[in-house]
Amino acid sequence: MVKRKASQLDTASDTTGLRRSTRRKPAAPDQTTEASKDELTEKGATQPPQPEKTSKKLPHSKAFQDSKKSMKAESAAQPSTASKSETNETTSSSGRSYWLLKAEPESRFENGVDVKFSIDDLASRTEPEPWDGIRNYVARNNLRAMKKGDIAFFYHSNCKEPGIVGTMEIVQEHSPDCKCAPSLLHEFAPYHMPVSAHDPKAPYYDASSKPDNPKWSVVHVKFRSKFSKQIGLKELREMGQPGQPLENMQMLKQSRLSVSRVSASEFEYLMDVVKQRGGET
DNA sequence: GCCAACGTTGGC
DNA sequence: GCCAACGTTGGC
Repeated sequence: MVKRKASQLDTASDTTGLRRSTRRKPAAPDQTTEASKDELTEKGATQPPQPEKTSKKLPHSKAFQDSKKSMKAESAAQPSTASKSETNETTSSSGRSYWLLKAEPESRFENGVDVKFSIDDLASRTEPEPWDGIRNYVARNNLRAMKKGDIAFFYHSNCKEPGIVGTMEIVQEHSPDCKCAPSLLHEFAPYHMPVSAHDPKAPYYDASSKPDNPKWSVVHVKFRSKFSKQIGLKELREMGQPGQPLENMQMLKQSRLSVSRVSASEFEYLMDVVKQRGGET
């Protein structure tokens, strides 16, 4: 599978009453407050050029203690965000970066919930969709590096015909994948839908992510286009042969990564291919 | 910090 | 369903 979206439950906010309904733990507002502050400071620490633990977590805080392990994992994961950009330029001259996000268009049940989420599902949304359920540090760090206005490919994975099927836009930068106190909602305005990590009934519930120190993040995305003809995995691999335009593409090198970087030249190349095949809608 | 055991991803 | 290629965990 893919670290995919936890899908419909969030924006649909309703239909799925069953899933959604899950009573949120009343999560002590105060704790949540501190937690999210932590989260906010962490933002600074996880920006690209600093592989280091400029970590703002107070060494004595409980959060710090609890998260030593994950910090290890985080910093281990860091370099991949920063270092490769020489060979594999992510950002275009416009300052916009490009990404690839995977989701599963076919039904599959995770913790009793169908996680199916396709480009058509995204296209039908009327509100920005929180991209949740990411439970891998490299992928998460990529999420956290996304800027408003960045463009991402939508990739269908774990399905009959895997491939890139369209594009979306990042409309809000990362916020915690957790329930946060109403008093904090403004920090993540205008969109923050309390999602999965701390909800035992959610598809990607993570008992190790404590509400007072959320491990995981989401970004909010908006549908941008669907390709007339998708670019299949097989073709991507051909374009990724040595000497070919996609030879350094992260998703081909780390095939299990559900959130990966796409360089400006890779993006442009792929969009040319799309054009030649009937464009996008 | 090493590494074996185990878990996950995702194409086929 | 299989299984390769990872990632995570925990004992030492």
